[in-house]
Amino acid sequence: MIPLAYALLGLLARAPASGYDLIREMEEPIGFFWHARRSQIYPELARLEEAGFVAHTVVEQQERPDKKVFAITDAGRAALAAWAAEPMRIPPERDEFMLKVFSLWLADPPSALTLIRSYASQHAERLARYEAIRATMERNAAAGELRRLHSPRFASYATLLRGIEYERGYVAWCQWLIETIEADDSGEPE
Amino acid sequence: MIPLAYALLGLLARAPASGYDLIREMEEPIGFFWHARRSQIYPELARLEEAGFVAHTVVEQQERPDKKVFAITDAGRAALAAWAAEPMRIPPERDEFMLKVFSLWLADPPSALTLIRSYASQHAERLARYEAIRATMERNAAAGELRRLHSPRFASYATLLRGIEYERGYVAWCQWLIETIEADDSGEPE
DNA sequence: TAAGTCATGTAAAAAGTTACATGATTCT
DNA sequence: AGAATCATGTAACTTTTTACATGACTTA
Repeated sequence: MIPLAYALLGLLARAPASGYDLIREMEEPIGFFWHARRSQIYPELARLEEAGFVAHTVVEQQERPDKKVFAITDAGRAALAAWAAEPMRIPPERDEFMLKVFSLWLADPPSALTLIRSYASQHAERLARYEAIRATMERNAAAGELRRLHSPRFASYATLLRGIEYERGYVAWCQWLIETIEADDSGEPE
Repeated sequence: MIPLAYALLGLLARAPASGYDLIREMEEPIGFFWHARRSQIYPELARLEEAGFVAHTVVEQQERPDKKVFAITDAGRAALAAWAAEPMRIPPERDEFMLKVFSLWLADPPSALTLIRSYASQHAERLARYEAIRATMERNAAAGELRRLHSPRFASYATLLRGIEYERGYVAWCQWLIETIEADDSGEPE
């Protein structure tokens, strides 16, 4: 099974949902660390159902299209729990921005600065968004809930803290890069 | 063109190389932020040649198989420089470990700790490796070289510093997670 | 003698993205 | 009147991974 399958199971382990719901949850909160389009989600849900890890019931609605609400099965929950605890190797890193930086010595300083500033501001925006979510979570959490492994909210909170760390680090590094390039008074290439 | 194409151009902009050389350079240093197998590299090189961004000459060798040495063309260098400075949106994040953490509330504390400790030690190992490379780079660099945008070594150094930040952040977060789970004296799920 | 390095590829399968396809209701 | 939301999918294409394929020389 591909990671997407476990992403979907991870959401359904918290609450039943339709494909449409899952697509939105795939943007937030799963989108902070995984991504999929609906053209991948619908077939994957069908595969999970065939494997017996989820089951759906059709919910008829007035004034809205009918929907299929999926729920995780015991087998699905067991498969998810087993996968979650299974140790893993670090997968290959992929950061297209680093690829740009690797060849940025070919660019002139103003273009390089524009690139980096634009990227830094996107990361700063994300950081602000994550911090806001964090504040909300901390406000709404029951006492100790965000410190207990068996709580799904703790799990979400943990991933959010990692996201905050990540964005902070990225922004700080961009800042360093910008300052270094601004301080560079040597000529341009060629 | 896919990012891999620019990864290859980025390497060839520094020095001509054979496909085989590029495969090794794809592990280090590009491997720190991009990844590809040889089955993707050879065809991509052919595509770059067809597009006129690289050109090869066959170098005959005694006691070793002949090799094709690729060099970047002016058109290739121009395409690379343009791409490198082009602003980009943050691409979708993908972190399978976070996906596990998201569902880790289903696991028992000992299994969860084993998972996290294993992952943390892998990141700590990488951090140590990066720090070692950093020390070597700083020792071998000419004065100011690592602070000048137009130097390819500066570009490599910048990506390395980001890698160090990243690994440090990951290790620190793992540590926090481990401590939090160890401090959790509430019961197990179910 | 077995494993590792140098050297270059192809084929098939899986995963992921983009584009196509439809239609009612609700909000601006 | 037009855009957004609810709701579910398929088709075609691109990207990436895994497996197949070969062969000489060097090091342990």
